[in-house]
Amino acid sequence: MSQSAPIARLVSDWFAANARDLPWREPGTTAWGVLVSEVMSQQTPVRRVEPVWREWMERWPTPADLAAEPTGEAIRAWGRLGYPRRALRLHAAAVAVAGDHDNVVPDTIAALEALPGIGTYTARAVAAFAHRQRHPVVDTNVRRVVARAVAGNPDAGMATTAADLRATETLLPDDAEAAAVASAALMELGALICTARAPVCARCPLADDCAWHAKGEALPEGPSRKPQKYTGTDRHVRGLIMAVLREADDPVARVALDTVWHEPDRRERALTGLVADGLVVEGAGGFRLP
DNA sequence: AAGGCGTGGTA
DNA sequence: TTACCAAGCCT
Repeated sequence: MSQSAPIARLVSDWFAANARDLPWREPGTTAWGVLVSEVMSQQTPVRRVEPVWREWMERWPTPADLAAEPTGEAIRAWGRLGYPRRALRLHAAAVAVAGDHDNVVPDTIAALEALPGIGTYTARAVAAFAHRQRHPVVDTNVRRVVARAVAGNPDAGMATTAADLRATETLLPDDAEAAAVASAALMELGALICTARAPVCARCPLADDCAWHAKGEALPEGPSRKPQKYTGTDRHVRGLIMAVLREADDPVARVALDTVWHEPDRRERALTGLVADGLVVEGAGGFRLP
């Protein structure tokens, strides 16, 4: 492997021939559309995002359209994507863009990161993919690809660090447009080829330039991130409650929620948490979406 | 700064 | 079946 391997070019060429045709990659997608796709894709497989994203874009083509709705509509339209607080924050972001930015999605990292639910990754993704700026866009896929190809490690660390951003920035072409393409390509490579558990090095454009491949492709020993319990946790019960309220046209009485889980303490804790988070409100006839 | 936060698919 | 994983963010 060569020290100055043109990683960006190799991956970008591969991307040109192998990219999935995701709807938000189509020409003419607005910055708002890109932002929504990025938030929906946080911790959620892209396959499940597609239909929901299409519905949202048709229904709320600009931030102001969403901002004009009750937050509960965003939560309901979120469906089963998971982590519904993202819907809440996306609605809040829409309110902020409509109110503070003249309904135009900001194009600076600082302004983007100031929006609810927009962090290090999503801010740079929007700046790069929507505004075609040159920024390192580092998600779990990119971290894994860089960890393997450059550092020769089987996996990256648990969270994105400043060092990850610097390492990735180094790989990007100088040209902003080319850098944006390279970032999308690195993500796609991690999603389709350089996967966590079953990488397909035989079809990888970086195989000849990959430090990890050269060392024999030893798979990571433990989990890449902290294993999460789910069954019987508060999160589980919160999800059960939200599923009921999403389907309900009218407020739901407390007794009607008793059937979702057998332990009263956990039920109560879940419900209280949801109300505290603003995902549920208690009104006259019972509990409902805000 | 470690842990909380949904949901469904795959091996 | 259980365990891990999937375009993170917030506190």
